[in-house]
Amino acid sequence: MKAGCSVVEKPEGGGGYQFPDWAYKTESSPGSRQIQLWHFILELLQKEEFRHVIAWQQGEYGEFVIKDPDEVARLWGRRKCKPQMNYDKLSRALRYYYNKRILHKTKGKRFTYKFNFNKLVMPNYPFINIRSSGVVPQSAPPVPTGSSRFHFPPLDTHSPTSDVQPGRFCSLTASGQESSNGIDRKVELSELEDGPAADWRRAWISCPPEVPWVEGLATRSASLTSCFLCSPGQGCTLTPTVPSLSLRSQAAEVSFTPLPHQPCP
DNA sequence: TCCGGAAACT
DNA sequence: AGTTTCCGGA
Repeated sequence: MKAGCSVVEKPEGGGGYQFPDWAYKTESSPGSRQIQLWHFILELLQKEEFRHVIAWQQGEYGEFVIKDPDEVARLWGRRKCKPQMNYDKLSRALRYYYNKRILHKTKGKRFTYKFNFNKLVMPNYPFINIRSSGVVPQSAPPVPTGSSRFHFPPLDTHSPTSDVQPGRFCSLTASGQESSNGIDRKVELSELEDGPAADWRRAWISCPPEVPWVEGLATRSASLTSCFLCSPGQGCTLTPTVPSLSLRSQAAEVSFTPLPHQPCP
């Protein structure tokens, strides 16, 4: 990793935390791992302050619009310490995702792309249950309204194998109105339908005591770690990246430590 | 604007 | 491997 340029986060206030090195590594393939573009896109998408720059497209789940291509490129360039970054280059990187099935282009709509949630298990939305057949609904990303609110899937008494009823998947709704029956702070994590869940390292986490009734999933590979705030009748809310929380995996406890901003050389 | 090949870089 | 850089073509 280049000294002085290890994953930097946004200076203009808000979240932005550096996760420990292992968060960017995979046991299977040692070596440092920088944030990937799609992680970054997701990150921007999740933050309200970038709504004017990039935002989820209402209606089509997983679809997002880059409202200000130059700005997104600038932010990406800053994150990767590539001052020469521009939308032309960034979009080339996005195009490489087509074959990987991470993204595809929404034809006809300018600057509009769509995530393939079928293939993607996002750290932010681990409850987007991907099971066998591709019956997965294109789960909705956070809604561009005040606080994005989610509903966990109806308490899944883990059905080992079969059943993949489309209706049973969690639906992330804008309203947050419908009562999601019993809540349930536990979400069953399932494997990716095909291929190894490669990058992902998941673990249950318990968030700090300051935030009661918080429970969710954390992943090691992403730059994002969120907690799910659930309250009965209210559904669940996705918190922004959590500054420091302790990850309890098996018995071990690991702490996330925010690191100071480091400028590009 | 968008696409994808090619080569270079880390 | 995942871009970054550059570019001819549609």
